[in-house]
Amino acid sequence: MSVVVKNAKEQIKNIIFKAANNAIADGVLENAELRDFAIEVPKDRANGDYAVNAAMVWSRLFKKAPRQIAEILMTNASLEGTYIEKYEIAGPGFINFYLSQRYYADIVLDVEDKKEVYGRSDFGEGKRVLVEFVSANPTGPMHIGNARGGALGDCLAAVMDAAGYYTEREFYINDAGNQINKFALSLDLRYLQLYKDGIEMPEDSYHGEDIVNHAKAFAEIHGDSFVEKDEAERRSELVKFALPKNIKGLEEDLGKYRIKYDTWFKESTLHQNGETTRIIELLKESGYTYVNEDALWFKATEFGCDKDFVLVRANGVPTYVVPDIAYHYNKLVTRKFDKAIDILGADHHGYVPRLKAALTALGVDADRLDVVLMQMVRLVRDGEVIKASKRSGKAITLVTLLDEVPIDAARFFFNLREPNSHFDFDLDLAVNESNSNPVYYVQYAYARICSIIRNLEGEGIKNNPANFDELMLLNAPEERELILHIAALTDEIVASAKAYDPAKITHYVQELATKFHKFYSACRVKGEDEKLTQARLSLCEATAITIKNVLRLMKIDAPEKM
RNA sequence: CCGCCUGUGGCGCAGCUGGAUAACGCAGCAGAUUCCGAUUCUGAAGAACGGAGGUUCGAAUCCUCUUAGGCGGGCCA
Repeated sequence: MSVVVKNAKEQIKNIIFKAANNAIADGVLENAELRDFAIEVPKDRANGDYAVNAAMVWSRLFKKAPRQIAEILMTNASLEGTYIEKYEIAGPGFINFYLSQRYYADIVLDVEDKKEVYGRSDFGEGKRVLVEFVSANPTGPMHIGNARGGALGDCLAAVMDAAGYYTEREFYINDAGNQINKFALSLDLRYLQLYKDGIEMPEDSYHGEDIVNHAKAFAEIHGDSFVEKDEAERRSELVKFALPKNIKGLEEDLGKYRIKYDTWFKESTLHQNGETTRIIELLKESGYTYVNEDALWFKATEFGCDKDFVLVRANGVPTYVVPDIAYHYNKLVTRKFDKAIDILGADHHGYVPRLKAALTALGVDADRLDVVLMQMVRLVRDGEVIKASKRSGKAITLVTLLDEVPIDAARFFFNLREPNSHFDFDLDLAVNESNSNPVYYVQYAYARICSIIRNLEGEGIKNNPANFDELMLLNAPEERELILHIAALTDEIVASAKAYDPAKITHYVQELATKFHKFYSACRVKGEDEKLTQARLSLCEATAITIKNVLRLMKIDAPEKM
């Protein structure tokens, strides 16, 4: 049986707005456009369960002192049928609300009722969102930045989904263009090196070990039969041989990282089905292009960019932006996603306005493209920064990282800070599987709860479904704190989705673990009055469900034993 | 030269749709377990939020300038 828990914050919002409208109707307050206000859990719990700053926000509006407005509001307010037990007007004009015990009991019932869907909402109204992330070049192994992008994008997609968006995950494969030519060149030279002396790798080729291995594998099958063949044919064969292996490798490696995409989108399909040439035509038709020194330019300055940029080079070859524009056009127009979210490294930030400018020229609302820029990750070992460079082949790859660091830890670490902050990944610390790693703190809380439930079951005390009267006994401060935090999950997920910042739920779950540990040390479950034991058992269960639901979003294990 | 991002106690960070004594973790000092897992909890110490102005009844949060660091500004991707 489902319990209807009307969100306490919603109730408070209604109370205040109704009170204001009543006062306006009575002429006690003058008519005015009512701005939204904040309802928050005060830092100091002596200030109630929820604090409202409406009277302060509206003080200029009504031309009265905040405290006076608060008085007027509350004399016009009705608390009938709400969870509000009492209120106080305090400080500069805060209205502090105190919740009745019924609220706490209902929250626990609600969580136990909803179980694995607790925390989900329909905030996103089913809007279609495509989250594109990692999209590493298939010309070599993934690096540490891809590891951050992977954890971030995957978790963000899960958060969007939980917040009520229809969400798909996508990997864009750059299997065309210059870097593929470079890939071909590098493979070619490595292959020739096996049979000839004096072949040097140019500065701008890929120097990684993986290229050498591809060449050797190719040689094992074909021997030297390609050495004397036409260069273009040889390169084409080498790419045909190595590229699918690389793509498969990306898929497998990301799979190990627990990332599964709905779509692997190949750039080459945009060329094959003519979408790139079509985009060039559309851009020309838009009137925002011109020819200068045989190259086709886009008038980006018309859209607020500081420079125009080249679409098609003088030699007739489009620059990389063209397929990118076509790709995003495909997402938003052809496939009709309401939102395209790209997770990109901060080094791409200069390119975002250009892409948006082109989309605008094509008549697409550029606000439908949101780019989450993540700052660079630096790897630190022995207190020293390791320089990550793909070309040198010495960079630490995603695979190496996952060999060193537990996957749970990596995924948690990369979602510990907001995307837009510089992040030093300390390998020594992450490899160190101790309490210095916050993921263990959270997992421990979960394991501890499971242990309690197991323990009591062993003594014949069953974890029965919650019962309202029993839950009314949960009125210790630590119990209320814990429940209040559990109650905040849905809002927290929505906030995380709005801000495109999964780090919010990482912080949330850490705090949840802390509040549980505090409850645990203050309140015993076992050996209390039978009803209280049942109530606390239910609270444990609700906490476990909440922790597990968050960890599931992050695709991190919730171990029953550690 | 221009643009974007960041700068909060020794270190790592939260808070940033402006609001009541700036939260938390680590290092670190003092404590707690005859009892459900000590990878735990309690207490004390430690920062006026890079700097300077400004807006406001009120600013770590908004604006301007400045400074330090990161990243961009190719007919490279």
